[in-house]
Amino acid sequence: MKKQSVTLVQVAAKAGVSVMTASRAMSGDGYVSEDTKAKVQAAAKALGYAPNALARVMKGGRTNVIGVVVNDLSSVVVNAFVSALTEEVRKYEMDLFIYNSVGQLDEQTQRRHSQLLHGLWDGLIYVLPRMTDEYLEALERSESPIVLVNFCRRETTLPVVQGDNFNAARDAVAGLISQGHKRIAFIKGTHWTGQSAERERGYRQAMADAHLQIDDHWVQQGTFSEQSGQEACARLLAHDARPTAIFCANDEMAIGCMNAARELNVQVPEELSLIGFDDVSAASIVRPQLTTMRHPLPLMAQAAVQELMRRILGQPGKRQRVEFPAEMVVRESTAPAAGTVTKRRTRKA
Amino acid sequence: MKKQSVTLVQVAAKAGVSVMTASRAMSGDGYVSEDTKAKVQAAAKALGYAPNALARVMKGGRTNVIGVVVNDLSSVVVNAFVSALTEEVRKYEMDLFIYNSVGQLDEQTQRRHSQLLHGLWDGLIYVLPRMTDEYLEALERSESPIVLVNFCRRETTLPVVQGDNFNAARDAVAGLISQGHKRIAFIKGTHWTGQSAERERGYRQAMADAHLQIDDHWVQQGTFSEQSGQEACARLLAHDARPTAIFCANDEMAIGCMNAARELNVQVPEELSLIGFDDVSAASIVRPQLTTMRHPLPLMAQAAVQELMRRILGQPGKRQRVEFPAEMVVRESTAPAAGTVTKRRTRKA
DNA sequence: GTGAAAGCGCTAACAT
DNA sequence: ATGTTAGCGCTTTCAC
Repeated sequence: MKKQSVTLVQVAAKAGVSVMTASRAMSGDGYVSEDTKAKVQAAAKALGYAPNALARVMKGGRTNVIGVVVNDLSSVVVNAFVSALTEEVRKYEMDLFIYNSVGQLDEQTQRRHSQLLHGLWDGLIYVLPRMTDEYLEALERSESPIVLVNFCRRETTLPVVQGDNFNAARDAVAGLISQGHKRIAFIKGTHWTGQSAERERGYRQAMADAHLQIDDHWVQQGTFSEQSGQEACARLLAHDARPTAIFCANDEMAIGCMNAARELNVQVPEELSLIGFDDVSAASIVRPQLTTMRHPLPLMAQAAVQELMRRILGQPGKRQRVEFPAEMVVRESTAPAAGTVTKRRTRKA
Repeated sequence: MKKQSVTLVQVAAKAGVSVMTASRAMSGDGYVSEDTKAKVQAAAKALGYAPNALARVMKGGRTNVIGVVVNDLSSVVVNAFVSALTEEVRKYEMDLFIYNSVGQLDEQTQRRHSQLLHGLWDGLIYVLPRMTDEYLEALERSESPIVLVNFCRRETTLPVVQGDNFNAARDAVAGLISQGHKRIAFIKGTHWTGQSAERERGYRQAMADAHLQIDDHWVQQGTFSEQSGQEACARLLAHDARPTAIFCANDEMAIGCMNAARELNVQVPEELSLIGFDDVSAASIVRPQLTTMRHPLPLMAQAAVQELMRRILGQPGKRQRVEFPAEMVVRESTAPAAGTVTKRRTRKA
């Protein structure tokens, strides 16, 4: 920082009072006569004075700034969540700064981010963090207010707000099963955040609940990208015994599946039902519109900020882990399995 | 800031040296014997010492952090640009923090953001800023390194990096005209950032260049949203003399046009050509895939960071305003006007 | 090579 | 109601 142009000292000098009086006049607390207060504020305005937040912080004050660390800002879900956070922090008169870590948080980044832990922020929210165990331990040791969002890789003493991926996935697949599907495939994403694993667990549970065997090749590895979904789907459709439905660990991969289906002249949803996850905006743009699972991002943002503010204000934390149920958004990419007579149809007939 | 747990003083004590020696050992400059250096660093590691960036800054150091202020992070273009910036700043070993201003920057926000100008950041990038004149003037007076991106509302002494909206729009419309279109409509976006106005200027120029009259109702007001594009298109298609092509101020509105066309059973591109602007990811997801104009975001990010770093390092600024030409991305939503015999077709026939 | 002192801008705690 | 003192954690300056 180059020397600050205009400081409290100068304001005080111009107003003809001590620095302390000026400080009191500006911050508003402590006893100052209305007279001097006005005088000081006039001087401040004339000089174009702006308080130095750093100095204030060094004395133990708050910055009224919350930091949020995300591992991939270009992800539509993350972006939507950050928007929800931005709105939410305003209710507490706080500001939000976003840091895009782009990948794994390790010791090296931690070194560079020491400032993240000390002073610049009143509190920190980690969204879908991918971090080494050392990093997490450092966070746990730190006394700064911290909230983790959608962190499910291992247990931690830090407060966690998350969407319930397991039950959402189970519901999605159970929905397909109730529409007569028996040959249901799953396309995984990368394992980094643990989200995909939870969704796979839900898939397997639903299949087990219905006493359906899972063929080895029904579980395909993807990378959360549209391209990877397209390739995985092509592999699935190449087999003799094609699945009649695919549950994808996210929407992008499901959209990739649509592309693959179109290329192979497989009709969606008549011949192939598709369910994605996340309800990104593209899900309602593609045709047929994509059926998908949606986390209640605004509620989750609210919970995360609430919990963080409690810690910032020194109030006791409430719950260690809160989990929110997802909502199923039924659109056009799912239909009863071909040749299936559902109850509704029976009634009609 | 609660008192920092472990400071240089403690490290120095543990290593049995003075604070100053410890400081030198950690930062690496100044003369320190290898011996003491190792001793100090060992002590630092053992204690889990992390330097306090704030204190360092207060003494005149750099934070190695660049701030970027955007007015709408949920915008796909802004998001893509921020990603490009994130990558770019890494080349300079800097970190990037993002602030989502969500709307107009005025005096009130300025008050709260004094910290933006002093100390926390080595430099600031404003992307597509919407700000009052007072705010801009404060920025111009400030001595902090600042770069504006895509700011075209009025002249300024600050360095500006921008995409050439005018020529891009002219090229887009000229392209339609060369395909035989004569009845070409334009859907504007909101006027806030001045982008839409530039694109409209390019549209009008191209029409004038080709001596084509613009019907009053061909220029429709939208809000950059898909919904608004759909409505505007419905209005355009309701007229007797329908346009054969629509140039939209952004992709979302063009996608809205597709929806309107589908509802009214108008074939795209056979009966209606569509061009958007920005090349957002949805542009290649919709069918038919959208023809659009693309700003060279990575190049622009590079230029912005370069210029900012020059100022941070105290080197002379290079150019005051740099403008980058856009690229036309031809996909499936444009075709020769119905009944037009283009040269290529003539040759075929 | 290493250390002591001063001070960045601000405010909490104590005087007056 | 106002002023004085001290100190947050660090680095620059100058002394040893």
